[in-house]
Amino acid sequence: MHRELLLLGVLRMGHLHGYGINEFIQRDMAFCTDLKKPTAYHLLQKMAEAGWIQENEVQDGNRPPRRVYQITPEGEAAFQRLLRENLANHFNAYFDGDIGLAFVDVLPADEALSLLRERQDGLKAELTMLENVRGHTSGGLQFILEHQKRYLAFEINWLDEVMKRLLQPREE
Amino acid sequence: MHRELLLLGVLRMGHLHGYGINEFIQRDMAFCTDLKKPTAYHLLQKMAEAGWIQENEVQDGNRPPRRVYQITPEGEAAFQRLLRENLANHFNAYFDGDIGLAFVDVLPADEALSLLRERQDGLKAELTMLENVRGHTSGGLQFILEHQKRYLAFEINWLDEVMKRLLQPREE
DNA sequence: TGTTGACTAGTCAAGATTGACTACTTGATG
DNA sequence: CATCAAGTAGTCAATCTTGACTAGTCAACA
Repeated sequence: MHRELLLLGVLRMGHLHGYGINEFIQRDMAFCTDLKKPTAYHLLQKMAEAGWIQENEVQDGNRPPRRVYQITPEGEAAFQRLLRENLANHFNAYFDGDIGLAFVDVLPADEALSLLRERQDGLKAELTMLENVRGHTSGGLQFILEHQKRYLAFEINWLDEVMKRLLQPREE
Repeated sequence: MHRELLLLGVLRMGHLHGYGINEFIQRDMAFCTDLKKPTAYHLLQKMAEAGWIQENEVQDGNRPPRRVYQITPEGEAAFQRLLRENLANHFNAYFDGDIGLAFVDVLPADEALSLLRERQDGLKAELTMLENVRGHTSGGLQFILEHQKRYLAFEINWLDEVMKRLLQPREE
């Protein structure tokens, strides 16, 4: 239900129509989700059916009409419930990069090393980008940016360790 | 294509029929994927259609017949390509727990703190479990276990930081 | 020998997700 | 004014993913 929580949370902040919600998510919350537009529309519709949000058509000048959404009391209750549940629980993280690592022995050590260095360079570039992000230091979003930066540093560091071990002769 | 890489890699190790492949993934690779049985069957079928693997029915005594899979040369080539691609690239990690964090301001600080402490306790329990895992120190799987343990420690540490900041009065 | 519980092997319908697409508006430029 | 790019708003078919289910085997025990 993380995606529902996200959408309800964004709606609560006042971004009210599908397009605007998506804009916000893509621009300001890209660090914590990869929710895409059609998925968002799908979930909004589902939540409307569930009574968590109310849907209104709004005509704005000559523009195509927008569906504007508003949280209902039931939606707010659901938001609070989901938020508490999310904060209290931890969620397994799976790292797609680990799958390759599981079979790294298949390649000659020197090739593996150069591929992993390439991965590490990508991570470093990403980190540099995040460090140059300014703005939206508002509340919780700041936490997420900080979390991502620390995570990237962690991964860069971990790869150093992996490469060191690949260099050492197999010992038991 | 991470899941394909995973399946090809497992097949290469000699786990040849659907059920056995799933057993292995659930038992020994639970730390790096949440691939489920029906998904695995689906992907095996797709890869068979693509010519990456060959499918044979095998009758074993009175047992229901098994579909036994074997990598083809094209499959091996695909494996090598996917492996190199996976090792050289980095993949954005999204943390579901961050979504709650984004809205943590909604709750009173003391409640947020106690919820996050609950989350942290869960992480600590998980870490303790991993630390007691013995066996299958074979090659790459060892890396993954180690990565997970370090990641959990990282998260536990990060939550300490978050809780400290929630306690401090908002400063600018 | 009948029954029970665990193991083996896989299927299926339902739901989630997304790449690619449509269609309209607005503003700027030549 | 015609055209072109960018912005706005959303849809759809195809694909991916999985919870729940079927159906057989085997071993052990009463």
